[in-house]
Amino acid sequence: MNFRRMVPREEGGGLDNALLRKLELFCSLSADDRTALQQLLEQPHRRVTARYDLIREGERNPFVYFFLDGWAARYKTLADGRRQIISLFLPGDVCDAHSYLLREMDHSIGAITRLRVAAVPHAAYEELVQNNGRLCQAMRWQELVNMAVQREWTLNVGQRTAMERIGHFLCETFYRLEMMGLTQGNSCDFPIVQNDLADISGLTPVHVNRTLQELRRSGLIVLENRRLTLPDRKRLEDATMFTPN
Amino acid sequence: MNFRRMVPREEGGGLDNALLRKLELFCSLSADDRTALQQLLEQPHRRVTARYDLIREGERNPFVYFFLDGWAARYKTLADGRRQIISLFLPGDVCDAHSYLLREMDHSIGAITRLRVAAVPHAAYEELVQNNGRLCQAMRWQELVNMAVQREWTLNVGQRTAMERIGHFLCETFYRLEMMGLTQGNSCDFPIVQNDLADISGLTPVHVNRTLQELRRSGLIVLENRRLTLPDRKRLEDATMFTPN
DNA sequence: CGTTCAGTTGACCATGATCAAGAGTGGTGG
DNA sequence: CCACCACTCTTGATCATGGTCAACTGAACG
Repeated sequence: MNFRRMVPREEGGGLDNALLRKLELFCSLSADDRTALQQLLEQPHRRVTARYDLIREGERNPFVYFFLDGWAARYKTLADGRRQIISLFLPGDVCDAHSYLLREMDHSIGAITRLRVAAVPHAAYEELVQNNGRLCQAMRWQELVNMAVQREWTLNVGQRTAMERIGHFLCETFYRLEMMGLTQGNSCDFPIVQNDLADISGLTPVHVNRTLQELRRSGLIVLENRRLTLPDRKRLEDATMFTPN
Repeated sequence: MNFRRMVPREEGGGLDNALLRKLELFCSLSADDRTALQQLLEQPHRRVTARYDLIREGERNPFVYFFLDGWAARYKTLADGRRQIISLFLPGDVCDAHSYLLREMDHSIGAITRLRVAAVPHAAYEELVQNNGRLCQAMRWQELVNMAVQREWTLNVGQRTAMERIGHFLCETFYRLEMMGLTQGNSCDFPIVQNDLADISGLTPVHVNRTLQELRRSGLIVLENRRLTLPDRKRLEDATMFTPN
């Protein structure tokens, strides 16, 4: 169940539009912007199999990662094995563009599902944003959004009850997937297992299980076969004090 | 006890070197760099009295704030009044340099003590870093450090026990103060009350009180009259799994 | 088939929450 | 100058949310 170390495999090809879709929510990009970004993403892609790490705490990170496909988690562990998932990466996300300034990673990133990422060398990334103010702003904007989500998570584990935490997380994730066009009506693929949910919410797997059952009993969620449905989104959002931001 | 709204008061003058001291930990700055930064900080300073807000959730933020003197907290509240302190600002800290890209604040910043900040318009800040690569990198670096601290806090409230949470926070804060030259030997000023500690750690004030007593009984801390002493820092760091990063 | 992993259930326990009250301190206004 | 108020810290009694331990089911997979 733990994340395992793996040897990287390199591949070529592939193309991404989830990211473009997201950035366009912030400002409209020119055809040039789009081409520049797509060229950047034509770096050899890296694939990581589910449950293996993309990068580990203590390593140096020479890349900016663009998540093209699959789900990943940024997590930290304590010496005795307690693990906290700090944030989630969905298709279209980008991770710490400036991490080259730090000596080493203070956390790990593990694949939750099969993962496809574009590993862009920092120099190439810097060159792109240097020469393109709008793209630079768009990237900054999405970093700010990430930071806001991070703050929300701190609030989540710090103040909310078990039901609120899990419910809020489900709302947030559904919302993010929706922005990326990865939902179908009021349902979406949801590859996260109860053990992951425990590490996300700071609860034990057993209690996550009971809480999910309660959410199901109240008719707020349907979650089975790795598929999540929110039959009454408004009610769930109210119950968990969720607001998009 | 809550943070109150206040009308801003403007003042001039003043000069800061805690920030310079911090940035120099990352890279050495030229005399020009230092002058440029100091000029920037000669913006009219804003003073906020203890327990009032510097800025509130929902407002637009046209400034980059440089914290010159006093302690402040970034916090979020839930509809029913539960409050979580998300991060702490100490002298020498800078807050979200790019927040002008967001429509409105998703959180508030409140003064814990009497506060003195330089409110630098975003345009002036952008101009400085545009023309100064080294300073730009140094500022980015300290943003990354902030983000790492933020992640640590999420881990803190998510996984650690009451004693670990509070002890870890004390270690971290002492460490940060030390870097700014604000400690004297193994002690420092510590204006945070137990109520604040509760909002920081996600515990109730009552339980914070009992936990502090336990820390005192174990000889790990001395905390009285707004002054904190760590008689055996190594032991406290071990007990709370603290590592500087 | 046997193994592994995810989900589930039950019994019991502990950490931390809640409620309530009191002590000490400092500031303010009558 | 004194009375009062607000705030912080403290303590006790009781409660509840969520943790721990252990066992079992069913599906997936080689």
